[in-house]
Amino acid sequence: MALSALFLDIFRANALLVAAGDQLVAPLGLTSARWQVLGTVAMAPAPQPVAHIARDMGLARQSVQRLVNELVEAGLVELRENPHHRRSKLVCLTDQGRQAVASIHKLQRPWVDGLATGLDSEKIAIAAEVLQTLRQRLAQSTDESSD
Amino acid sequence: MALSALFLDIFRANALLVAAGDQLVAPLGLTSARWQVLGTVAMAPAPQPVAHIARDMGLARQSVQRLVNELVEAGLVELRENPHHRRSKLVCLTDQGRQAVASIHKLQRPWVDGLATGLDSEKIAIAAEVLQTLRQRLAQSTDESSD
DNA sequence: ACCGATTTGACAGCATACTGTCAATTCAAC
DNA sequence: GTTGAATTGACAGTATGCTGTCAAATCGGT
Repeated sequence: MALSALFLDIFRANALLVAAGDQLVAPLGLTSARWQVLGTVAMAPAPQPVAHIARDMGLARQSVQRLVNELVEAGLVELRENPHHRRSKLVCLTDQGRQAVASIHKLQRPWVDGLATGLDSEKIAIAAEVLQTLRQRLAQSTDESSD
Repeated sequence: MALSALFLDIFRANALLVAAGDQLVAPLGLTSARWQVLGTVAMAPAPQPVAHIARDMGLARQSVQRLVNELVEAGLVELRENPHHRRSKLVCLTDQGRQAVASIHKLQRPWVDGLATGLDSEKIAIAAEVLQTLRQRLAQSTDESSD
């Protein structure tokens, strides 16, 4: 079954991507996971609480919780009072966090460009389509067992 | 950049696949990772030492080492003397291990078939091709930093 | 045969993701 | 308004993967 082989490709690609991401942002004192959280915070149109970010990223709430706590400790994000919920603070970038995001962008672009050269954008689109279909079915079968 | 979006798809597909795999083999007292190791051992034409299995799977030697140790403890594999290397034992399936592999196969087929229905096999091939290209480039840039 | 480089497993430690549980808080139904 | 359900963060524990280091064993060049 060709699909089973694709699964192995996904496993390895995932591992290599995380490792490469770690290397890429290591000079900034970041890791792949924290980079992703920071990016999600930066992309959001408005500050969000932790649980909201987790749903955005498709991760468990507590995984993001720990990463955010660590980013707070590192001074890259800060928690502001949420007028709509006393316990659920809003995650915001600090000045230092904004600088980090900017630095990441400068590193990220040539890296992605290098990986993309020679890759047919149409094929990339097809790959993304296959993965998304897969994700939908897996999310169904996994059901609401997340968090 | 479409490729960046594909990365996120890979991350999520990977997480969902591992979660689904865990659920699939949980009735057998296995996990996704142990299942993969067991499968690699079962597929090998001849018994291999741990380090060889790790290279087969594209994982770090020590990751596989721990999983194999746990599988030994669970009675699914056993370590036999290696005539070519005194310390490096050969990993072999036990009878219980062979039964587990057979049970897994019965579970796996309908699961994969269900995921595959309606997915164009040509698109699957393209997705695999894209991921493999990606993997090659990532492996290059990551260089020999593994293990 | 010897000596250095490599491979291998053992041990220890870290980063990430998951789960389960709990109390505080908010939300919704009535 | 009150009460039960859902959300949220804190805390604790597990599984997987990585790295680094060490000693034993093998391999290779001389």
